[in-house]
Amino acid sequence: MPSNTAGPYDSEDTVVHVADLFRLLGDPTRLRIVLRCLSKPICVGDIAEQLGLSPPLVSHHLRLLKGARILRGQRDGKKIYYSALDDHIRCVIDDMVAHVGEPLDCEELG
Amino acid sequence: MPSNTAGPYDSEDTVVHVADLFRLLGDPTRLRIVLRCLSKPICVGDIAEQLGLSPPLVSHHLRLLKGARILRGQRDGKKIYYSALDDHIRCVIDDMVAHVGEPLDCEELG
DNA sequence: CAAACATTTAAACATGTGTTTATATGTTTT
DNA sequence: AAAACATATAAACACATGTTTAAATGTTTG
Repeated sequence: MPSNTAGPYDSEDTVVHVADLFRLLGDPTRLRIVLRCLSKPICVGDIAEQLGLSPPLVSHHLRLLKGARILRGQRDGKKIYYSALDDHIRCVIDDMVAHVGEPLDCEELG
Repeated sequence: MPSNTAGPYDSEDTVVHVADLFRLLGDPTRLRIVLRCLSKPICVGDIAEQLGLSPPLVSHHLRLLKGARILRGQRDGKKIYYSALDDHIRCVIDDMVAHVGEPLDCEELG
């Protein structure tokens, strides 16, 4: 337990860790990549093609997202399929979208 | 109207907007400031003192957070008390902390 | 084994942004 | 109205980071 008068989240390690996850979701390109991985596993080439990005750029972002335990990748042949590590990321994004309050038909994201 | 075959969150405006909110929570100092405002309204000077930051720096971050409608400020005398704009931010942060709090047993990463 | 495909790595480049410092605005009290 | 306090603004600086380009690694197929 922290010894200061801080709230529940103020452990220095936790704050830095949580901020790091938010920061990773805070880049539009990277967020788009994450969104593509939420509904179903998808390989690097398909992400690149669908988003109009170069494979190296997508791979670079995927590496960061995998390192932060936001996404996971499993190889199938020569392709590597990326998907959400767990459901928390989905909840976080859903809550944030709710905060934004912009019209969305979230049908595929259950 | 999006003209591509994108998923539910891929409206360009929404993605950029959501990413912007995540980016703001992605700085440790700024996240600490937000956390101080979640439990109860708190004024700039108190935040600065409790976190060991300069008032101008705190004010600068608060301005960004207020502009993004993450926090709101209401004046009482010469002090301005900042608090969360709504509960979505609380949910987002709670979910992310839950994500961090995972024991991380599942090391089966590609 | 070699060729073709999918992904990764590394370095260079450009840009964005958090922090500091100094100054200004606004509010209350005397 | 002036002084003291609380917060906000602006510019300069230092650092972090997203993107591009080129080369390398790993996997399957002929």
